[in-house]
Amino acid sequence: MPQLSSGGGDDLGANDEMIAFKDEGEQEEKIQENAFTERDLADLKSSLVNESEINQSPSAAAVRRAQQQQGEQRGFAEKHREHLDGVSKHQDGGMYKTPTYPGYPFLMLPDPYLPNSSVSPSSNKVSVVQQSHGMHPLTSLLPYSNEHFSPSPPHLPTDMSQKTGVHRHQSQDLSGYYSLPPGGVGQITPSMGWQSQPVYPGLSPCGFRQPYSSNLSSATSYSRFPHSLMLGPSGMHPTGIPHPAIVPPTGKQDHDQYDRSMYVKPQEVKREKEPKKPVIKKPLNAFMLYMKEMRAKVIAECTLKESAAINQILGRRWHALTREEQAKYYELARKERQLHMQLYPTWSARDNYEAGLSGVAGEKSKADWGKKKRRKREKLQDSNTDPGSPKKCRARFGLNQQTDWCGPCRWVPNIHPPTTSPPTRSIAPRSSFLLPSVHQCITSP
DNA sequence: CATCCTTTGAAGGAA
DNA sequence: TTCCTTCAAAGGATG
Repeated sequence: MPQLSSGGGDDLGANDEMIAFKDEGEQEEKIQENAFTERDLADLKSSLVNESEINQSPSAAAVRRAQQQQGEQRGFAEKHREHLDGVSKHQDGGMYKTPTYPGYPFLMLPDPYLPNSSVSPSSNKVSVVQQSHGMHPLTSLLPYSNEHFSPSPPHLPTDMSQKTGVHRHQSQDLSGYYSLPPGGVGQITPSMGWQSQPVYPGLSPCGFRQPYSSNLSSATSYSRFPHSLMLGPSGMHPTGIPHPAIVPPTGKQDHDQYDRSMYVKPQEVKREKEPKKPVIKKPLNAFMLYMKEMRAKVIAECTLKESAAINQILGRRWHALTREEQAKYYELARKERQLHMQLYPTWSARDNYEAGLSGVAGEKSKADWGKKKRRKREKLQDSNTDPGSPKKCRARFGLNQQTDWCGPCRWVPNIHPPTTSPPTRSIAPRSSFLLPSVHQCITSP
């Protein structure tokens, strides 16, 4: 849980919180170290504003994308009705009946992107979970209650929930999953809304704070998922977390089937005749969830395709998010992990280490894995600029280990990202430079 | 074709 | 307890 100040008032303004989200430290560092880079940052912001304005006008392409996604959405929903039935049955079975989570302050935050509770299908904020399928088991546990989706978004079959019954109990059961204080939801002031605390008011979308465009998000929310995920029979959750409904309480067969469709890379599908060990991938963390949701948007805004560059932008945006914005993703990630643990209690992240699962599952040899490991180690050793750790960094620069923020290497004291909420002290971006493509994107609107 | 790049966060193991 | 390493996603770039 986040170490929220209990002293009342606006605990969001804690001193140590401002470091991360304002990105001040980074800029200060840049001033000290590299005026040019600092200038780039300014250029980034201003150019992003331009880009934002440019992108404000809904392009025909964006409209087409949205329409196309709506079409995909319909198809997806229809194809998954059978699975939805299974989901509802399974959920009724009680896997998630237990109020696993204590009350969470962010749980019932009104979604500022859903004005008047109307649902923008695009509602970006973690649309990964609240998508059509809305049947993800986490959905009932997540802050993005399908209440927001009532009535059904126009792009969804209106009979979806009715026929499947998937959404029936979700909102009403939420209070059961979370021990919310009476009036807890209503007591959340609008100031808790994401858009109410802009760190960079007026900044453009490409890089820093920005109000999310529902239209754009809508376009991105669905298109980013490969067809194997969107249209596959597995009823998979876009975040990559398997849907428990697909896993029969006792059946491993379906479990494996789910694993194949959900986690196995496309290359493996071609060779599915070969006996392959099912691959259970790591649950996505908060940033990964954020990336999944925002990637397509960044691609559209910056006309970039290179993932490395996009990730740099997303990393900067991530740090520009307010605490509440990040909290949503931390909470999602926490529930993803919890669900993952329930689905695969014996699974360990270590299981995927030597298998080289970042490539084709089970294809990499241990020798290759060793090579990769060795390369990384050598790379680190070659990097003299790498502070290595906050402790080392502060020691190197004679800073106080407990209180000083290590500007030269952008480390902050006691970096321990919480598992359920945004860090009270966040890590500044790791990158010290911008990829050329990123620079090009942010300097040329 | 395989790997790298690039980001943050989680997890596991080593020191 | 701290630190280090690996993996999770993504897709263009590179060898």
